[in-house]
Amino acid sequence: MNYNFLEIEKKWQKFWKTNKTYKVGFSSKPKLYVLDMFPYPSGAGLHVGHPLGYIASDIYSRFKRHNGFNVLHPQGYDSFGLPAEQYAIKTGQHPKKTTLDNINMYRNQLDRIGFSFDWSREIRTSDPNYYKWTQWIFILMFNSFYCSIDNKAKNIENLISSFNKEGDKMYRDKLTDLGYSFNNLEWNDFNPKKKSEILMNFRLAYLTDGEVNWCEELGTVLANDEIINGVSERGGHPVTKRKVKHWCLRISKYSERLLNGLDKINWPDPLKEMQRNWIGKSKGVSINFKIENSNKSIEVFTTRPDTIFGVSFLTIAPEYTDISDLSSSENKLVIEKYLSEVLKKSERDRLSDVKTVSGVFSGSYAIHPFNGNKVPIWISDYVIASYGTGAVMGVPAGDQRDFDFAKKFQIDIPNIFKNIDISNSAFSDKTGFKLINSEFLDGKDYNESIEIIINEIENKNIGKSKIQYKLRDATFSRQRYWGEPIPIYYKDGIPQNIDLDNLPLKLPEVDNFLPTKNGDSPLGNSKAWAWSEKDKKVTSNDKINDIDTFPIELNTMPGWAGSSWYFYRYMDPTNNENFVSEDSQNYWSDIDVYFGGSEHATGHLLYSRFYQKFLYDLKFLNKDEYAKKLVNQGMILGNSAFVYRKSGTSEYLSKNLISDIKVDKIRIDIKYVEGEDHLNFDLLKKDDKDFKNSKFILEKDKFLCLREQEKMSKSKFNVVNPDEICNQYGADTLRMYEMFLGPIEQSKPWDTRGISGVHSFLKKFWNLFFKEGKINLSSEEPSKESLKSLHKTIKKVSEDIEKLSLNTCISSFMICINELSSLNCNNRLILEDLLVLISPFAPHFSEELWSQIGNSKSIVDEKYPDYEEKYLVESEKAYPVSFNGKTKFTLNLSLDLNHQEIEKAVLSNEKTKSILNNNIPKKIIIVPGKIINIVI
RNA sequence: GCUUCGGUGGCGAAACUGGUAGACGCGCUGGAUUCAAAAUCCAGUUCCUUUGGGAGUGUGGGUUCGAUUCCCACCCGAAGUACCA
Repeated sequence: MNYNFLEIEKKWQKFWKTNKTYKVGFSSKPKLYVLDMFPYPSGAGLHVGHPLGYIASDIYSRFKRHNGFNVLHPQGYDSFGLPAEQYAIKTGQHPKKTTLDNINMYRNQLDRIGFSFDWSREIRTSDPNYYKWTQWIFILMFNSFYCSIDNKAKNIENLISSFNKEGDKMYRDKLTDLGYSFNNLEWNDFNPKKKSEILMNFRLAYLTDGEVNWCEELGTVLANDEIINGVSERGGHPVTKRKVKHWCLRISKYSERLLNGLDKINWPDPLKEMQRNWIGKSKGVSINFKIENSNKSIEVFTTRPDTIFGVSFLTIAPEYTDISDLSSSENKLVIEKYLSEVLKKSERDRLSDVKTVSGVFSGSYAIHPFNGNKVPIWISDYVIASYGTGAVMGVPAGDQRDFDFAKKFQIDIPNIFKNIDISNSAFSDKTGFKLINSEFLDGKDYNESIEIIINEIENKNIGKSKIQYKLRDATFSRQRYWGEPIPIYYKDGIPQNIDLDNLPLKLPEVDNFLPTKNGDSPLGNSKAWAWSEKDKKVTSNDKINDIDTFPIELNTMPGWAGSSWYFYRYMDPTNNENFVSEDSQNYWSDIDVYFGGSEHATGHLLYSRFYQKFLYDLKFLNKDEYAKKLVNQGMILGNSAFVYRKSGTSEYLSKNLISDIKVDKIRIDIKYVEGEDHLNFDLLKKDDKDFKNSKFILEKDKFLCLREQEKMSKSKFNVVNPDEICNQYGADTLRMYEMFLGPIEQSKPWDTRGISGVHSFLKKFWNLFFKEGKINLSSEEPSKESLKSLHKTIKKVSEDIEKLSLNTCISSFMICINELSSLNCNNRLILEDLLVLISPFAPHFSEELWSQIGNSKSIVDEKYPDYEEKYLVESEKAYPVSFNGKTKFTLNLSLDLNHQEIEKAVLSNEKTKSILNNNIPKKIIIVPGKIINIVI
């Protein structure tokens, strides 16, 4: 019988579906939660890169199930998002419909690969029964503040009652900075609007003013990555800044805990490092500089207070609030010109143009707090308003940016480092210097001076130690249609949340998915988007004039709102009373292994940790990290650059022939001699620098370019569809081949040529069971060799799956089957164990043979075989005999021999004698069971 | 610039805590089978070589009886981040 994978795979996929083989529930077995990052169902469908992580997690899940675990292995869809909406704008189709179509397509593709997902737990973030809870969490955040005393989130009622009882006492510093000061009586007298305004500074989900990128032509707000060189990526239209009220999440309050939590989770170090950098903790000092002839001062933040005597200027950001107070009248015009130039530039421009030093003198001076010098105050865009205090002290001797700035504007560069030349560049090391020209710090190094100066600053009461984080609060509003509505309405301008009982607040129907003419989000196009307080439901807009009907927030939530907590919903996907029941949470607890790409390091993987900690603070969750272990699978790269031969000519065309989308035609003049498999690229036109230094290899009708291997994506025309592979070789071959490509976390190129090796391995395995088309197994006692081969494989595979070294598992299987083939092994006991062993990798294949050899139950719950040491014991070892570390020959010796006996045996060997050539060895190193090394 | 991860045959890659470098697969070469092809099977395949050997894991040093593995310096590539004071 032939290995008819198409038939077999269809049969077992159907079997699993009808028998609900992969449905899990509570059980007395130990639980294991294995999760993949859920996909965004795009119109392009899956390519062979997508399932890489899913296959690995599936193998791991099935392996653990064989080992007696109750494995939760769910899947769902991150189905809100921009592409669906853009497609809707283009074609007029409702995103709901296109999303559903895409989900169905994805499901078909996924089903063909034979995953053990429990689809009864499927979730979709765009489903109102799901996003009800996404909205619910937002409301919790809106009604919470971060208590700096207990260092955790609490209900805002606690803060209100503190204001009621003792006024601003609890947060006096913060409130004073914000310009508020009140006692309890005054608080009670404040009108609701003022109260709301004050509380807004504490809520974890809060409304604030901020700039967004607005593209008039497209009538939409654009994200930073949709703008290139100050114009829109699509169409090249100008983009301006617009101040808009929007929602933010106060994630910055969790900076320290997000940082510390990394130490207790088993996530890849590079990814943790990325999160640490992103959070960007730095310890420093804030220092006040008095402004000359003014009672105001400028507060700067520095991590190098030891260099304070090197200050020769201060710089403030162009957005600095008190800028007009500082501008002297004669400088006003120049300053205004500079500011308008800078503020006109897009943020992207400002950030990308790092090399140009620009700035303008404000006309004012500050007083150095220690030596009393007059220090000019400059304005420059190299200072960022939103970091630190928006002002820095310029120490040209110790900071390269300050140095460049001082050089350009001919500001003093006082040297404060003994015997260090700073004529060409600043000296920014923290070691290897002693201070000079620094009064009481003279002769001190970094560690000594930093301690002294911080004390001094705090004693003089001109500043204090401060910890600064780069992590900013997360903007939460999106001027989009296809996202979760923000469950807020505005009563006399005061934001009110919709009651939890009245969720979900469903996305309204609109007749146009574009933003409205005045720049409001597409929800503004809805005719029924008002909240009736009396009826507690959404109602028609024309009722807004009624006394108890109010406008609803028009923005929607960002993509990561739904994905920040989804892993809990799988535990209890249909619960209508709770986002997850206590029982479910207690049983499934947290994710044991989470598979996904590292591109989410500072997005999803950070936001979800923040959500976790927030829900933990409010005691809705009982852990403060949600995933014990994270595995980043690498990308599968495609060959992007093809050169196609134009039939009948010696002309070659690149890329564009693969797609109907017009790409710039690159015509390459090359010399190609019939019969050669390489192209000579010396003859390339000089402007084809894309293909310079490339090597091309002929494959079928196209040349593969060996230089350009990049991420698979539809826009690069380099996708390989898994369906094609399933049709040609079967899902089991696809699964094994993807694992065989290399280590899971590594990026690797896709090369279809290699797939035949894995496929013929499966055929070879299959053939062991048959003789003349019929199952033919022997029930005799297995031979010693076959048992050894089997148990060697059991040991290696079990260990390697646990380490997720799946590529080496496939190698071991191949070695084993090669050995059994040459032994002509058809022993039932051996082959049965092997079927179970390989079933996580090739589930259809094993189910089929398992049933053909007479088993009636599915193989998925069979106990994974244990290896027995006794079959692996060796009596002899082929010792490598080296001379000065170079192996010359091997020598078979019994493992029973002791040190002296080995030495004797080696020295009496003829080969040893001839290599020694009568020299006496200086030393003989013998590691029993390993090596023999003779030093001459 | 900074942070992190990599660099091993023609290619994807193995090598456990330092102990026979290149397992396994692809590709290639030769052979068997076949009218022929596919499929399958067998042998070979790091490089150089005067067939004795010699060199070899990005480069240069170091530690060691012994280094792909540990240490130092450098080169190259990928990813992330970037006037973060």
